[in-house]
Amino acid sequence: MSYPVFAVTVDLVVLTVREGELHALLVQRGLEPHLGRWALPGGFVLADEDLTAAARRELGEETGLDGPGGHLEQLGSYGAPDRDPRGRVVTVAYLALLPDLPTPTAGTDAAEAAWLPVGRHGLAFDHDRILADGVERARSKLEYTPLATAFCPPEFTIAALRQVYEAVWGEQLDPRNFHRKATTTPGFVEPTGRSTEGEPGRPARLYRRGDATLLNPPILRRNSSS
Amino acid sequence: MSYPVFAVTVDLVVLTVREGELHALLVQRGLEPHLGRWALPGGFVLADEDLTAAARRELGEETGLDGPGGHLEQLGSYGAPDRDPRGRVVTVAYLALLPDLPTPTAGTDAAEAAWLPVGRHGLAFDHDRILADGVERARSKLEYTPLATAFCPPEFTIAALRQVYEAVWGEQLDPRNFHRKATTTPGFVEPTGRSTEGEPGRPARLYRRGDATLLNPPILRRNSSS
DNA sequence: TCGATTATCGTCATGGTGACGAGAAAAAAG
DNA sequence: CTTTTTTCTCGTCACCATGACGATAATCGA
Repeated sequence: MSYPVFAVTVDLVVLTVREGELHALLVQRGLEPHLGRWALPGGFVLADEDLTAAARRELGEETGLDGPGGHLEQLGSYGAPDRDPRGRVVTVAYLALLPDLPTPTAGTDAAEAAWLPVGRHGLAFDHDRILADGVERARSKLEYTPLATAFCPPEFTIAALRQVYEAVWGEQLDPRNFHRKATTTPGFVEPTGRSTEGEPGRPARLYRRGDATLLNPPILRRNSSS
Repeated sequence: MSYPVFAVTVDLVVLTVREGELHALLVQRGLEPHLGRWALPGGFVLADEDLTAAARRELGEETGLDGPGGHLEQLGSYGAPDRDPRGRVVTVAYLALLPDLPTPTAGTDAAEAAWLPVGRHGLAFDHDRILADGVERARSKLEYTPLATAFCPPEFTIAALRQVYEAVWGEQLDPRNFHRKATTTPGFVEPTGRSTEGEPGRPARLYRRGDATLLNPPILRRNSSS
């Protein structure tokens, strides 16, 4: 039996929240094609490597670590025949959510890496589409899963968690109602007993992520009119 | 630059509701490897073919048509190095939801095709896992999207729609409360003006799918403890 | 000491939801 | 033809989650 031959890559949509805004990790390409243009970090899957392992490896190469507090899931695959001028390349995209580590990051076959606010970039290949899909996935998953905690360090305040929602959704939330929802939704967050110090205003209690994998009831945004 | 070489396939999780139970379309393999075992329908992606086009083509080959009323979406990709003894094969799985067409179906490189109730089959390759992922995706999407209508013919009753939920979730729903939810959730269903005839009991009004892509508010199941 | 700032708790009206009753409209049974 | 059965459709009611917002607590900076 004969069948067509493909190359398979993984591309990463790595998101974090910096200064109240959603940022994506992008690299400036150091090779043709699209030399010099911004693109999602990624690379070829090795000969004896699982897809998820390849994604984790690339994430490690680009960020230094995905440590605890992060999240990695498959986003989807993209395989239009003309998406890569080098030939038939199918890419499996992964979505990573990370706390705002002070990691400026540096790539291997990339000239430069940077956190850029999500918006209208002219990325290489079909990466604009992949990034948009990743952002939409993140927005949606914040409603039904405790994944917002993946953007936070191991211990965080309710206000920090709320600012994640506000940054990802681009929408203001009432601090008092959000506090009630976050603390009463079973398995979302657990108090650690500690509190913040040295910040302006009343000290806030610190929480860690709970053991729930699904939020019930969910935290719905107003205009989920997608 | 050198990189590993892959074959890429599409595999289909085709679901329908028959006699109040969720069924999957399976084929008996007519080729090695796993000759004679049940498997998901699928095949190789052609040299100049988009992934979605390949999925649609396979769906047409196996079912005769996916016509109106159906739904097709990408489910995910599976690429463990040892998942296919022939070599490095990455498969892109698609999820299809179809009304219960009286299509017994027949395959091309498959000995036989049949609708089997979802459950514990010993499918070929990693297809047990893919099928389970597809069923879970369907269960989840019924909550937040009007996708239950994809299991129904163009015109359907509220009771038929409710039976879809009951079959997919494996859970009984109160007919009166479900009727209220389905008819008041904006964009879910639209009355056609016609009614059923010849069925036992009071005639039921017929509806068609509305134009909403997301249900707001969602229809939540009780034990979403996944 | 005194605002400014932020966290946390409470109150209240509204609306969605589950649990159920009751009538409407047909087929099936007698 | 009348009665029973079946299923659809509309109402009612209590409860609870939620949005809007007031009030208090606890810290920092002036």
